[in-house]
Amino acid sequence: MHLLLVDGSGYIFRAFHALPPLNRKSDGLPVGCVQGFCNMLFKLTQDMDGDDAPTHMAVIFDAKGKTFRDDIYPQYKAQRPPAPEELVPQFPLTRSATRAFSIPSIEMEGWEADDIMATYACMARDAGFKVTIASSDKDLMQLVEPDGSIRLLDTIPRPGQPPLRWIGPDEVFTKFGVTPDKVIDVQALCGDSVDNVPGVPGIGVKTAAQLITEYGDLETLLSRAEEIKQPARRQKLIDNAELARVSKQLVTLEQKVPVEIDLDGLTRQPINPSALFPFLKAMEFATITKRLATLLEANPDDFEPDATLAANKDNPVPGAPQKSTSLSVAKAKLAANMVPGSGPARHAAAEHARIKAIPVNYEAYEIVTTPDALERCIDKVFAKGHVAIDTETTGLDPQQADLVGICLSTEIGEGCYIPVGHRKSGDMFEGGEGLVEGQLPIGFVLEALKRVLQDKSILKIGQNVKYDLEVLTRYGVAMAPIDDTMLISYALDGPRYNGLDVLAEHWLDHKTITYAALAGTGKNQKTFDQLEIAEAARYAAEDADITLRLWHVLKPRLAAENVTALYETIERPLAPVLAHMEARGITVDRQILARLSGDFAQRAAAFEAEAHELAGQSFNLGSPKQLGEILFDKMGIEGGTKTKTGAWATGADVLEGLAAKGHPLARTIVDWRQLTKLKGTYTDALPNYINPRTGRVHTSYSQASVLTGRLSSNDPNLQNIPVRTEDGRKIRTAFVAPEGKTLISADYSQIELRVLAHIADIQALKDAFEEGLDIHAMTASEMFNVPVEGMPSDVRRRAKAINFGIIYGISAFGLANQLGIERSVAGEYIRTYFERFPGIKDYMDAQKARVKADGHVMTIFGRKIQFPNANSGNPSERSFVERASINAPIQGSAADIIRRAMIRMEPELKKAGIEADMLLQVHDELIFEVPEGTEDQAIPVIKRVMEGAAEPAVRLTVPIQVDAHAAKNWDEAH
DNA sequence: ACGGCCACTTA
DNA sequence: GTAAGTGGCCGTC
Repeated sequence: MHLLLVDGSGYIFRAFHALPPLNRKSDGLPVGCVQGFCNMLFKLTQDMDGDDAPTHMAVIFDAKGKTFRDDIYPQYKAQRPPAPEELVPQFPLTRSATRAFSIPSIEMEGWEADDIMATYACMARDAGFKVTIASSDKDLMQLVEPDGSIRLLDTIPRPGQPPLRWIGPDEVFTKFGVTPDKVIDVQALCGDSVDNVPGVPGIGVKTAAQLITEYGDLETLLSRAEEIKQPARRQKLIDNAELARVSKQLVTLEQKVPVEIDLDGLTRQPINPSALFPFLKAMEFATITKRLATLLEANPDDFEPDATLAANKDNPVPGAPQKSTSLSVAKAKLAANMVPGSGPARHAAAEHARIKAIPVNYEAYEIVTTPDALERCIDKVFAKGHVAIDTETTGLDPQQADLVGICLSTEIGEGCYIPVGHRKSGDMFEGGEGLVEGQLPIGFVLEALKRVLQDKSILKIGQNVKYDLEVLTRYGVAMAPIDDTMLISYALDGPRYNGLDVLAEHWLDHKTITYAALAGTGKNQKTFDQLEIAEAARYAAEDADITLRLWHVLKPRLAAENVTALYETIERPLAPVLAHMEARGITVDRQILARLSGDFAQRAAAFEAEAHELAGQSFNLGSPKQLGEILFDKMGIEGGTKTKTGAWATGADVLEGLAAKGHPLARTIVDWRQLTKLKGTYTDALPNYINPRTGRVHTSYSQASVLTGRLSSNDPNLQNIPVRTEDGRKIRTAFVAPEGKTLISADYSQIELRVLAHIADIQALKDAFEEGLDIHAMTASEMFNVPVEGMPSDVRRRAKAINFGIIYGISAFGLANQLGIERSVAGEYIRTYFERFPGIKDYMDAQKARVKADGHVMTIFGRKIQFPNANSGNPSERSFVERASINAPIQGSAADIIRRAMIRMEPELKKAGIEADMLLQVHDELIFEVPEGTEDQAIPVIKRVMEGAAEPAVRLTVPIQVDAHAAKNWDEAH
């Protein structure tokens, strides 16, 4: 793999200075620079062709506007004259040129091209790529690697020198007198007059290199400046230490820019003649058109000049009026806003202030009803490189709802709403007829939008993108790549703020239009297709606009708060995987459930009659209030307790106690409750979830609502299908493989205890797992001095409860409750456990201290779990946080592991040539559907992916074990 | 029609 | 003792 990064901005200025004759096309637009740029780009790709040709490529530009360096040092690059007038209109054209060559063109507001190149170079190097940066900017020399994995390529023609000059460690040494890793220290001292980096006055490259070589690095030098013999030099260093530090910050390239496109997105594409020639012809570049026509064996006459570019609409010539007043307000606010912290943190805070100051204007939103308007909308997206999108549908179920409209927002404050499915009122029964007039045909709109939505170089930003992915997939659109503001927020702040409305209120101080205000509530609530298009447009466009704003506010925080890796490697790639799983669904056998419902109903009725008999009166068994009154008031049973609201407690544990004391009614109620629960929640409810279109049940996974990083499942919840009791398991037999298929269930064995052993570094536990022992029996034997052979089941049961207790942040109170023993005895157990497994107590104390100090704890993959009330004045609340902070890294790390497994599963199965569909996730278990007879090929791959999911990010010090079984239904596979 | 509470289900 | 979601009852709006 070989990544070629081109310093686009460098190329533009070189083209400008190297090509004195001013080229203009027929309408007077200066294009000489664009031409030079095209020639250089083309020549570079030709020169690089060969054995070592780049497999990935991008051109990186400086975006306009401030960067974090302006906040650190306002004079940075301040002496630069503004760009020459004739160059300005050529800037956007060079971006178009890059795209015309089918090369990703990347620029990001707030970052210099050098920072973006540094980020990609490091990403690629870490992924085992070779990297070439086409630039002669000395600021990039800090990136050069001694092993040659990152090199610069200087392509400026210089008389008497070869056309291509590689810059490796030796060349860097020649230039700076130090190895590449010391370049920033040298630059910090000698400064840079071109960029206005101050450095230490009077110190040049030679002296700087000598000092850094002698002292090792800048900080050491500054701390030992007193030792320098030359008095003048010593004084200069002491006086200007701060200036040197600031200079170092200025020249240090940021390697964690939150880039929108991953390395995959930079894969080289063949040149597309239908993109290239319309551009070249619009620019009136005859020579290069001819050369490329020959090379590509294409006929340029087959293509028309690009109308937009030829008409010069989007590239106003200098002097054209500039819009935007709110921007200057925002800029003033930004200047006044001094933010502490690192570069990325300052940048994030500055972006927040800037975005928050831009008011929402509903009048600026546009309704798209003509092909021309749609084209303009799409052109804007291509010019921008990213777009916020929101789809509007007739309902909340992504497997059922119909598309009503799509909204795109490319600029903050703007939004194009494209209605496609609004219906006239009273038209519910007319099927495909009755659309409101004036809407573009849905097929036409989707075909046009596919160009944007399926373009690898255009980032689609949404709020809860999984929903849009599923809807669009049903309409034949495979949207990628994506960013999701909900998931970014989740990576940063956990599930605290989810919905768009909450995020908007919290970050932008903006209250969004509620759907209820638009459509009413209750059974008379209108569906989206029944809304007036104008009303719908305001709502939809606001959502897209707000999503874009939130993206600008939240995305920079990822780098500033060190959760980029978590978001990029876990959250972002998981969303499409979940979309696939939800779309597949699982087959549920109606007949089995119907039979069970009948059985449960009969038996429950018998229990009910028995209960009325025993109580001596008729009452509602489903009412805990009535039951409590009968048991404790009417029958006068002693020892009843009250819940915190003052009602009689009648939970299963209470009733079990009463039954043991000889009250048969209590047992009857327990049995009745269990049966009615199974019937009401499962056998009666599940058939209503069978989708008439697919004949399967499609749950919805929430990726962003669990504190610890687990998924949750709803509508229906397929993560709490019964398994414990015999009756409960019958429900699982209704989850079946269809004709010709088999289900596979693969589950992690004791994943949380293994994770605990790793995190807390408990040697005894690790050894036990290494040897494949029964972990609860081993615990029991350690604690109670009982041999594993012939151990009574009750002893093992107690140890098992203790092991779970440890994971849950044990308390004597809780353990006593669980085991039905005295608090003092439970306390003694815990003390013994801490003695036998040294390290556990340390782990617990460490988490408690961490959460109090930082307000969060962390999983082994860097997921932060926030506890805002860790220092609460309420003691019971504080104890709660302590227990949760002990549990969260364990539960969360296990959750991260299975998330990683899920992300890798589909590509790995595909690579192994196995046809297996991942259907469900139940925290430590994955359910697959495979063609009958392929179980034995699928299972080893599934196990390998799950067992190795932590690597290479984390090398676990315990073995991970996965058990997998195949069968025709879930009960037997489990 | 909505929301709190209690009960039950899972890992 | 950790983390979730759903359904029925019942009071309030």
